[in-house]
Formats: sequence, C-alpha cells, structure tokens
Amino acid sequence: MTGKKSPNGTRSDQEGTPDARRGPMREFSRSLPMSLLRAREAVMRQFRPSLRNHGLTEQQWRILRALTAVDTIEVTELARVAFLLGPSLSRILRDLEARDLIERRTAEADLRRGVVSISSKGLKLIEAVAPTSEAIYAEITQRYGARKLAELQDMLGELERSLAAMEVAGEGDAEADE
Amino acid sequence: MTGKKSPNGTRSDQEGTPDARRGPMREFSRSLPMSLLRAREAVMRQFRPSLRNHGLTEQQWRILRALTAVDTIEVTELARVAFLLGPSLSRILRDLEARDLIERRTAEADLRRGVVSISSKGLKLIEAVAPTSEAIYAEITQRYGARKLAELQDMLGELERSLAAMEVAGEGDAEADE
DNA sequence: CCGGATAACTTAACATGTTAAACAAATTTC
DNA sequence: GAAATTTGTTTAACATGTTAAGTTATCCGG
Repeated sequence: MTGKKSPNGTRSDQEGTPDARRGPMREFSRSLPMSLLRAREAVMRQFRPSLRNHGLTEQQWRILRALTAVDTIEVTELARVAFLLGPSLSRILRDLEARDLIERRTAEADLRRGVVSISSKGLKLIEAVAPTSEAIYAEITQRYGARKLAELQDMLGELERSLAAMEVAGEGDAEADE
Repeated sequence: MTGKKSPNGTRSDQEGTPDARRGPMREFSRSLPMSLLRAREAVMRQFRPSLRNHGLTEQQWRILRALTAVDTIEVTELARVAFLLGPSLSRILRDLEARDLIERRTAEADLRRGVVSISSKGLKLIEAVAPTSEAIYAEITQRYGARKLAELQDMLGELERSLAAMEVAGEGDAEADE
C-alpha cells in the first residue's frame, strides 16, 4: 500500500531522451542547497509531529528552548540565537505572549529594547516536550552514529565559516549608493 | 561597520549565572537541525541576491532548473524533484505560467494530471542566471574544498537514508483509526 | 537643546511551508 | 456499471521567510 510509487507504465512515451536529459537533472538534485534542504527535512520530519501534539511549531519551540537557557534576553539577541529574522520573531513573540508562555517587558536603560523571559507555564510545556524530543534525538544519533554525527556537525560548521567571509555579489542593477 | 557585533557592555548585570546557563544553551545552538539550518542559510545567502536581480525566488529557480532537464514532467514528479509540497508548487506554477516562463497542459491519458514544460522565455531566463549561479557555486567549492564538499554531500545523503526508515512517533492523541 | 542620523523593534506586503479540506477524474467493488 | 474509494491537483487557512517601510527611542554634532 505504501511501497510502489510511480505508475510508470502510463508515462506516455514522450519525455525526451532519458540519457541526454538525465545529466543536468542529476546535477541539480545533487546540488549543495538541495542536499542540505533534504537532510534537514529528513531530520525535522521526526520532530514535527511531537511538537505539533503540544501545539508548537518548530520556530516556537526554538524560541522557548533558547529561553530556558537564560533568565532574560533581549529580542535582538534572541533573534540571533534562535536564528530567526526580526519580523518572524516579532510575530511569534506576540503569539507566545498571548498564550502566556513567555513574559515581556522593556529594558529600563533603553526603552527601545524588549526583554523576554519564559514563564512558568512555558517552562512546564518545555518539560512536557523535552523527553520525547530527546528520545528522538537519541535515536537519530544511534542510527546515524554518534561519531559520524559529530563529524558532520564539524563539517557544517566549517562550511559556515568558509562562507562567512564570502562577499555576496549581486551582479545586477541598483548597487551604487543606497 | 561589519565586524563588531554585540554592544555587550550594555548588557546590564542581570542574565543569571552565565556558567550554569551556558550548558543547555550550547546544546541548543549545536543541535543537528540548527546546524543544518545555518549551513543552508550560509549557502543560500550567496545565491539569493543574484536570483532576486532576475526576479526569481529560490523555489521558482528550483522549478525552472528542474524543467530544463526534461521535455515535460508531471506536476507530482516535479514536486518530488524540486522538493516542494503540492500546495506551494501549485501556487508557484500558477505564477510562472502567468509570467509565460512555463507552459502547461493536461495529460491526455489522465485528465487529472498536469504536464509542465519550460517555455523559451523561461529558458532564456535560465541562461541569463546560470553563469552567475555557477560562478558562485564554483567559489563555494573552491573555498570549502571540492573533496570536502563531496564528502559532506555523501554524509548528508547517508543521513537521509538513515532516517528514511525511521518511524515518526507522534506520542500524542488521536492516532487510533484514521 | 535641536534636528539629523542610528538603533531596536514592529508593520506591511508578498512568497512559501504546512496541514486539512475540496474537487474532479480514475479505479475498484459489488 | 453505479457507488465507494483512491489519486492528482488545487484551495483554504494559518505560520514563517524575506525585504521594505514605519515608529519610537538614543545618540551626536552644532
């Protein structure tokens, strides 16, 4: 019921020469961005159902998870740590605050800055989700191999560092002044 | 303008004991999903500006790129190859068709199926973007190292395979019948 | 002080991710 | 062969990604 995928027989006989066409296509599906995308999706696919059962999205979980590591944190710092863009974070914080999962106030020294912390309710939620998450992570580690996993993360980190210094070239219009 | 990042001095003196707190936090920022996310973002950050200058998003580019490899392709197959969910693909195809970058018809043998192909206009666009894309890819390869890049992709592929067989455990409500 | 430049968010607007539901065509069942 | 089921695709609805514009608060030079 699940195994067979392509009713290939009905493909009609008109998709060009497979050989000549397969070349570029393979290149595409093997590109680095695609590899990273698929790998990440394969990982997140394991976590999403559990998070969903607790009413959390991946990003909301990232935020709460980051908040458990500090007493309080400023919004900008939180965006950096949870790897979210400002606008996304802004929306999510609004929602999490409405759900009483976080608390929020403004810094006394600088009224522009927002200071966020996790609430006791949020903490309970984290504690409810954590066991399952850790179990999943443990199984991933076991399946892939702890050693190999560490090596993979090292390589990913080095890739980041390699590209960090790389100038982003627009090659296009409008680049002069502003 | 670019180097220094954190106006750390203004952090006020109230963020809990850094030592006790740093433990879990590091765990979080070093999680596999975060590593993959950051790595992919580091890569895509290089490509986005160029694509944007040609009026393309990353996903639109993926679709056109996939279409250059075949004469025609069914929507479902395209979704699989370009790694997009049905709804996203449906919206994007609507837009690309309106821009005359692709052409579309229905399969004669099965009126449910849509058959897509790239238009000559789309092909020209691809040819306009490709050089820059390839140059960026080449520089990434050079910076990170061709050998290491290949190894990384192998490891990513194996990660995918490792998790492919892993059952997704919801652990929550509603799982009995439907 | 005052007005211009910055900084830290927040909103807005548009595109995609994600899940559920709707729809129509094809396939299976009885 | 009509009803029930399945399949391919699209809509709907809500959440996030991404870039550009606002808003309010600081900072800074005169």
